[in-house]
This record gives sequence, C-alpha cells and structure tokens, in this order.
Amino acid sequence: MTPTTTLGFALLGLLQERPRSGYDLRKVFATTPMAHYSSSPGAIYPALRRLQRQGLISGSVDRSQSLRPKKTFRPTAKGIRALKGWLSRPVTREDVVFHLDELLLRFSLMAGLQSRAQTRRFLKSFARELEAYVAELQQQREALRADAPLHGRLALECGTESYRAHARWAKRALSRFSSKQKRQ
Amino acid sequence: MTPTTTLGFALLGLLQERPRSGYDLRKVFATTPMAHYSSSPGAIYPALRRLQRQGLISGSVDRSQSLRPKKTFRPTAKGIRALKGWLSRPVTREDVVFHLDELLLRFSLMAGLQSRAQTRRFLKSFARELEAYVAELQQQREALRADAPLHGRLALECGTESYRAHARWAKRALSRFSSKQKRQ
DNA sequence: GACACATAATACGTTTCGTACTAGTATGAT
DNA sequence: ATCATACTAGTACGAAACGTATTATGTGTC
Repeated sequence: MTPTTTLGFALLGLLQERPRSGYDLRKVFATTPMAHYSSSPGAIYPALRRLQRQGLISGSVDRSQSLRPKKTFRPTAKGIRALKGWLSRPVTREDVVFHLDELLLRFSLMAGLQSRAQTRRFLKSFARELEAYVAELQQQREALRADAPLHGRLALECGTESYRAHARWAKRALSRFSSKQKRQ
Repeated sequence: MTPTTTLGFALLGLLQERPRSGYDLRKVFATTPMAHYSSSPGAIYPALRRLQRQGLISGSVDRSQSLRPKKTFRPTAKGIRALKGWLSRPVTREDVVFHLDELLLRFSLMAGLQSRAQTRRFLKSFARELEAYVAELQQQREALRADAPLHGRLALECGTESYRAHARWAKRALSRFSSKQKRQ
C-alpha cells in the first residue's frame, strides 16, 4: 500500500529526514519552499493518521525535552519501501504535463534515498519528456491559424517557455550529478 | 457572489465566448491546452449547477439542431460582472507563488472582456511581482549554507528559473500589446 | 432492426481539506 | 505572584469537490 496523495509522500519524505511531530511538519509547510502544500491542521493530522493506518509511519511519544508530551512520527520499513517505490517511478508524459511540481518534490526527496545513478536516470528521463512535450507544444503553436486570438497564442508560448526552462534546468542538474565528480 | 473555484471562472470564461452545453465544455477541457482542469462529468455538471444556483449563468434548451434536446448555458449579466471582477483583480504575490496557472487562465480569458490598457496593466504587475519573487528566491539561495543538500539547492534553482522564464514572457507579451500597434 | 458510437447527463460515494475550537506550556511584563 | 501572550499540539465538524459507474437518447450504418 502507498500513500493516496502527494501530501502523503511529502510527509513520508520529511519524516525520513528526521522524526517530527504534526506541528513540526506544519511548520515546514508554512515556512519553506514546500509552502504550496497545505499546512492546515485539517490537512496534516488526518494525513498522518492515514499513513499510520496503512502502516507506513509509526508514532511515539517523547517526554525528554519538556513536560509537554510530543508525538513524533517516523517511517516504518514499509513506509521507506513505499517512498523509494514512488521516487523510482518512471517519469511519464502525464507527470510532466499535469504534475510538474510533484516531479520536483520527488527530486528533492531523493537526497538520502536514491543513488547518484538513480538520480541521473530520473533527470535524464525528465529532460527527455520535457523536450518531447516542448516539441509538441511548438507544433500546436505552428498549427494555430493566423487569425487565432493573440491572448491564446501568447498563453501557449508562456507554457512552452516554462517547460523549456525546466528542460534546461534538468540538463544542468544532470551535469552536477555527473559520475566523475563526487562533490560539488 | 462569485464562483468558489477556479473551475467556475474557467467555465464562465468559456461560456462568455459562446453558449455551450456541459458536454461541449467537457470536450474543451479534454482536448485543448486547458486540459489540466478536470473534464470528468462529476466535476463539470455540479460546477454548472453551482454557477446557476448563484445566478451567474442561465440554461436554455435548444432543439434546433436535432431532436435531442441540448441544454446550453450562457453567463448572465451578473456572471459577466463577476468574471470581469475576477479578471481585473490586482496581481498579488500570493497569486504568483501559489496560483501561477490561474493567472495565465486569467490572461487567456481577458481576450474579449478587457481593454488593451487593462491587459497591459495586468502584464505589468504580473512581471513586477514575478521579478520581486525571483529576487526573493535568489536571496534564499544565497542564504543557503554551503553544506546545504545539493538536491534542495537545485530544486530551488529550478523554481527560480521557471519564474524568471515567466517574467521574460510577461515582458515580451507586454510589448505585443503596446498601444502603438493596433494589430499583430 | 441491430449494432456501435457520440451525445448528455445523473447518482453515489469517497476523499480531502479548511475553519473553528480546545487546551496545555513557557515567558516576559506588571 | 499573576496576568497576558505566544507557542505547541491537536480534535471535531462539516462541506466541497471530484471520480467512477451508470443511464438514456439520438445517429449512422450494415
């Protein structure tokens, strides 16, 4: 069983870095670039319960720091497996078109869990799918009739440019993970 | 009263171009670059009912084309007002960070409804907010400690590049709407 | 007239999340 | 000493939004 939402994977990924409480997790979502995930308690706490019900995380109460008990969660072995499985999914066209953010989240969370080779594979297929999609968008643009509305044409160009920027990024990132250099 | 979801505004915008049935609308979402809105009946029809309940669109049955009655919707005067109000909202930082797609949708739907001057105002503030956010992201990047994980640093750069691409686009688009040239 | 296919929509259930609320703890001010 | 405030931590409730499955009608064609 795997998380049902992207939020679930995000939580799993954060908990893999270090055990945290629901409150800690809310703070991460409220204050870091991961901010576009909801930090409302109505999102986080139920999601944690779902993960726990599925046996992907386990909770334990910590009293060492203060009188106030703090319930921290950490992924189970099963949770780590689920997370790794998600991280190594192939990059599909659909992902690129509809879930670009999710792909970037996946990349971020690969840090401790995937080998350099796996990261490279990810970036390569990411770049490939992006370039293919950019080509498709360009064809769509050329297929537009001359009388097509200016607004629509420009909006299409905006999308194209954005995907192009991502493709460039992926290739640059790939060079940073070249097997030659171990650091930097 | 205004639509509660972006989907509502998208529907309102499409209906403003020409009256359509729920089925027509689903086809638009299934076959055009607006594809990342759901085209499932469970999304469209309830949304249309919501709009109707709020008095933003009105439905009428058309039998001219075939025996099969076809229920088409069109925006009411109130609906047009709501749409125009949405289109002319100021571009906030929050929009840029969390609802970039929505801003592009807004731009696309301005075609028939906003003056050239209004479009220019939109693009100007869009570019301004984007550039401000890019500057912020760059500061965040510089603030990263040297030992920050490579994955995180790169993911941040990806975001920065994407917003930068949008900013460039906005400025190019602005030049296409310069008040000098009336066409092209 | 029977079959497939396009059109058009309903019904139902589930998931997910936002808001409002509760409550204990540490801390600085008065 | 106590009061207000901010921080930590979470529960409860409800409603919105959507996906899947299903229904039903019209149209062309073999």
